[in-house]
This record gives sequence, C-alpha cells and structure tokens, in this order.
Amino acid sequence: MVVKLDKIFNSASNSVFRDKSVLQANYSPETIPHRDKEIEQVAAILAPCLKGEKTSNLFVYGNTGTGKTLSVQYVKNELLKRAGSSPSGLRIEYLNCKLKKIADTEYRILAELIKKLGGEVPATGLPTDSVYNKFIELIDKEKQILILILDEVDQAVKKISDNFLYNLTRLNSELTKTQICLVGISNDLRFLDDLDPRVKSSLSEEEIIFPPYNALQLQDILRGRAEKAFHKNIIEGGVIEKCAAFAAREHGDARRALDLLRVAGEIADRSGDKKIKLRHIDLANNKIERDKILDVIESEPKQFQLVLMAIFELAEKNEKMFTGDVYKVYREFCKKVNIEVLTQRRVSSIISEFDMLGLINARNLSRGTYGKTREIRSAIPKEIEEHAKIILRDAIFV
DNA sequence: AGGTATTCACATGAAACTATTCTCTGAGTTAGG
DNA sequence: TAACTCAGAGAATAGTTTCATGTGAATACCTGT
Repeated sequence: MVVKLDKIFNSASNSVFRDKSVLQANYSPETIPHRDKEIEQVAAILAPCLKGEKTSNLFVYGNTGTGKTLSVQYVKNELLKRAGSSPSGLRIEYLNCKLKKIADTEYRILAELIKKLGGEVPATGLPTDSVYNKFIELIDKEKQILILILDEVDQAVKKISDNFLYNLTRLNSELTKTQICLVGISNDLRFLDDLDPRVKSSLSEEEIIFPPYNALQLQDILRGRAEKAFHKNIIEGGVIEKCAAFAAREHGDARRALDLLRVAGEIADRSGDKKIKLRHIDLANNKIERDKILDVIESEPKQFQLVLMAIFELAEKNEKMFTGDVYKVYREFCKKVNIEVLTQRRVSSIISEFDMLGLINARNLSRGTYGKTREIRSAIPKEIEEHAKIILRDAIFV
C-alpha cells in the first residue's frame, strides 16, 4: 500500500505540468493569437466611451471556443486601464447569462447587475419592476457610461423571451445622467433572426463575427499555452498537431483543444509517463467524452434518470423504440421504486431534452394508421452505457 | 387503379396549477417609561 | 409609545398537469373504368 502511495505522490511532484492553470478554462492569457482584427474592431466600436460618449450597441457572434469572451474581456480590461486615470465615469460589467441560479432570468440578471454595482437585492419576493427601479436608481446617481457585456445572451433570450433585451435598450430613455451600452455575445449565429425586429435593430447596431480557428491557428494557440503549462521537452512530436486536428473538427473550438491537451497531460502524469505521447491524446479524447456524458447523467434529476433508465432497458432488446414503449417501462420503474409517475406529456418533454443533450437520437416518425411518434435510440457508446447504468442504479436505488 | 377520408399515437403549445422561498405590510402584542 | 412579532398577501421560480390543437402517412373506403 505504502509503496503504491509513494508512487502516486511521486508522480504528483514529478508532473509534466509546470503550471496547469494555463490550460484551464478560466485562464486569461495576455496575448490572444489570431484575433487581432476582431479585437481591433471591438475596441474601435467601444472607444468613444473613453471620451464619455455613448457607444453603439454591439453584437458578437461565433461558435464556442472562438475567443469571443476572451477578446471582449481583453478590450474591457484595456479600456478600464485607460479610463482609470481620468475621471470619465466609465463602468463595464460582464455577466454570463447562462449561469444557472445566478443570471438566467430577467429578475436575476438585474439582481446580479445591482450586486456588481454595489447594491443589494433579495433573491426573491420583489416584483420585477421594483428591481428595475432599484437598478435605475443605482446607476443614475452620477454621470457615467455603463457598458453591459451579456455573455451567452441567446441562452437568456431563449429562456426569458426577448423583451427583457427590449427593456434594457429602452432603459436609456429613463436615465438622465447615465448611458447604457450593450454588448451581447452569442454562440448562436441564427440568434438574431428570431429576435423581435425592434430589439434587433437597436441591439445590432454593430456586429462582429468570430470565425472558427483553423487547425494551424489552433496549433499556434496550443504551442503558446503549452510552453507555459508544461516543462521543457515534454511533448512528443505530432501531439500538438493532433490536438489541433481534433478540435478543428469540432468547429475550431480552442477550448476543446486546450482541454484535450490538459487531460492528456493528466493521463500522462497518472500513468507515470514523462512525456505526452500521441496515444494520450486519444485517451484524453475518450475520457472527455465519457466524463461529459456521465456528468450529465449523474446530475440529472431523479425523474429524468428513471426515463433514461427505461430507455437503456429497452435499448438492450431493440435498437430503436417509441415514446409509448418508453413511457410504459418508465411507469413500471416508478412503481418499483415508489416514485410518483409523471404524465406522458412530461415524459415527452424529458425525452426532448435528452435529445438536445445528445444522450439519445430521436426523430419524428409517422407510422400511418399506427400513429405518429418519435423513434428513439440511445446515442451513448456501448462501453459508456454500462458505466452509465451503474450510475443510474446507484442514484435511483439509494 | 386512382383518389379521398379516416385514424392512430403521439407531438407540440399554452395556460394553469403547486410548492417553496422570500419580501412587505399592517395588526396585534409587549415592555419600558 | 416605540419596538417587536407574526400572519397574510404577493412575487419569483421550477416542475409539473390540464387542456387544446396539430400532424404524416398507412389503411379503409369510394368511384368511375
């Protein structure tokens, strides 16, 4: 036993990493390669705020991991650095609208902003308009320019409806001293299309699109980070290229590439290897994929897990199944573990959500006289499915 | 044979309901002066 | 009389139920040849 622990601890001190945080999601590098043009554009649009003028509202688009957030944050910091010396009254607040329980409703977004500006709002109990008033009161105390960066607004709009954006744009007319500028960041390129035209026109005064990174650019990024993250000569030839190639396939997602490299490093550490080899990348890719799926399954509420279990159960016999089948099996499971049975309507939505999460593939299918339904099949690889079942069993039969 | 109608088994949407957590307000209660 | 307590009304939110309406194609049912 002791020997084993020795080995583990040794490998910890003998890591391939010099500074792992460089590869973690929240790390912000001082240079952002291949985004000069975009950063300049953002800066040019927001520059007037340094002179105390209102800037145009801005919308930033691009797939995940294309450096949107990073670039905007970078510009934000530069602006604040420059504004710091002069009493220009510039405030820039960044808010990620996807954060559950923090900023995923109109009320909470406002509350969070108020909190960032030094106010205090209870989590619930107040009507939304009084929170608006409080917000107005808070920011309109002194003359200032307020830039609100709303990351992943598409998520918020999907959940709340777009009139909260409308309210925000309209806010300027109620403010006497302060001016608000909005910077929206979205992963969804079609997001603008199904937005209320009023909101659309006022919000997208300026638009910047972040194209995906190509494999060569990803290699650059990876090399830059790897240099800081790992000790010298740790990475074998071809590893960076392979990481980049994997991520380039995933719509040029740099975050994915960095994750891949980090996990590969962790795997190398754990297996006691002194170098990161090509096969570590494959292992890392599997691990990331697996962890993602298993995390989702584990964190799902009980009812969802029961439905999923029903799907797995059926998937064992037949590859594909229909909603009605799933519901029947689900109901049996519920009775077995003494949990209330949800309506078929609800289960149908749950199935839809699984489809969105990519845990299953569902497609609408008409079977003529035998009705219209959804054809469902598990989208989880067999190896993982076994593991997933164990997790489900543990979670349900506690 | 070719065309229309029916019918199934759900999908999809909207609204309403439930339970929980929290605020606000005003009535009633208490303790000290 | 000021301070305190406590119940009730109202909000926000998540997760659901209820009600209503929609739907694609296999099959049944015609219809004229």
